[in-house]
Amino acid sequence: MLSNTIKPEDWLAELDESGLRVTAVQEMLIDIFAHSEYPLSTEQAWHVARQSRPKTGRATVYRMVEKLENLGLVRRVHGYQGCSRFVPTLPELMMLFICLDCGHANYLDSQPLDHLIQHSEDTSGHHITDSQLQLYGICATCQQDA
Amino acid sequence: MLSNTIKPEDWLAELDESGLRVTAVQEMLIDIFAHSEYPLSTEQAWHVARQSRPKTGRATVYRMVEKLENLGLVRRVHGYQGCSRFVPTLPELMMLFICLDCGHANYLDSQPLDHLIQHSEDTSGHHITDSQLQLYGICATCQQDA
DNA sequence: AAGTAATTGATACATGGTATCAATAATCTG
DNA sequence: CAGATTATTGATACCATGTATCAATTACTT
Repeated sequence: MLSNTIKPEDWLAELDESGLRVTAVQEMLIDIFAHSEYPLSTEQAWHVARQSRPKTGRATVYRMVEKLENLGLVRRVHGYQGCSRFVPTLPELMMLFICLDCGHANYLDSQPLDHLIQHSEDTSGHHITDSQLQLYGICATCQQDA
Repeated sequence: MLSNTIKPEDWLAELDESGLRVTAVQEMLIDIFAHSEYPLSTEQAWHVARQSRPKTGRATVYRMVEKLENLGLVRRVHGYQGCSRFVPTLPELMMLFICLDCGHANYLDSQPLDHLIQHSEDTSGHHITDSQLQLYGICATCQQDA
């Protein structure tokens, strides 16, 4: 599980409030994403799902990941082995660090980003409604192992 | 052409220095990207290319865009109509703003980002080697038109 | 100008993701 | 709780984007 993520129970509550049905497949997929140490592609999530539930359909998983993304419960990881992997979202922490060595994804405190956005709005005149920041490098652990 | 980009001549020089041959197709493609107001997908670039040079092959354009990306001459735009559009790169200015209304892409001064990265390195212990920040919203012009 | 090596274009192919639709499972209604 | 209703599921076929192959072409070298 990622260092600090929301709990599967909370995800289910979110899903429930969104008017969508909460099914066994959904619970399973939420669990899969919530407990993964690494960003997962939809294809990977499908393979994991089939281990415990072999008849799970591919399209179902694709649909579910899309829903989770639209609800903001998972977030797409850009620029790490393509752009088709996802990590659970933390509502408040928006800066994602990805270790290019071990692949772990890690949220960092986003307060500096908030300041940056504020500053950019002030100096550019643009109205900024959304942002997407990713940092890449070598995590503290991998630096020690090297 | 994007508000402030490097000139096609400079791109050709870069290509030349990289040991790659500089061909007519390359010149054409560099020109297409350098003069586009909007992020272009490879497919779009191919269509544009065929207008002035109908027998241009699809694979050629894909290969060339990949080279340009590897050389850092174009940069992938994430999260705006997928992740398969490109804009010319400015070496010093790394923060990209995209207007969700008119689609214009615009580089902003990246100095605040440099500070943010420095701060994140200091507090997290990770060694940050690369970053990718995009801001989305409504540009100053579109705000006036609304 | 001839030889060598990279680039090109056409085609076929692979991959990732989507549309369709009958079957199933979940909710609603009485 | 039984039946009606609606959303979800899984299988299949499909499409789009991008890649591998390879003969033909183009650009450099000498």
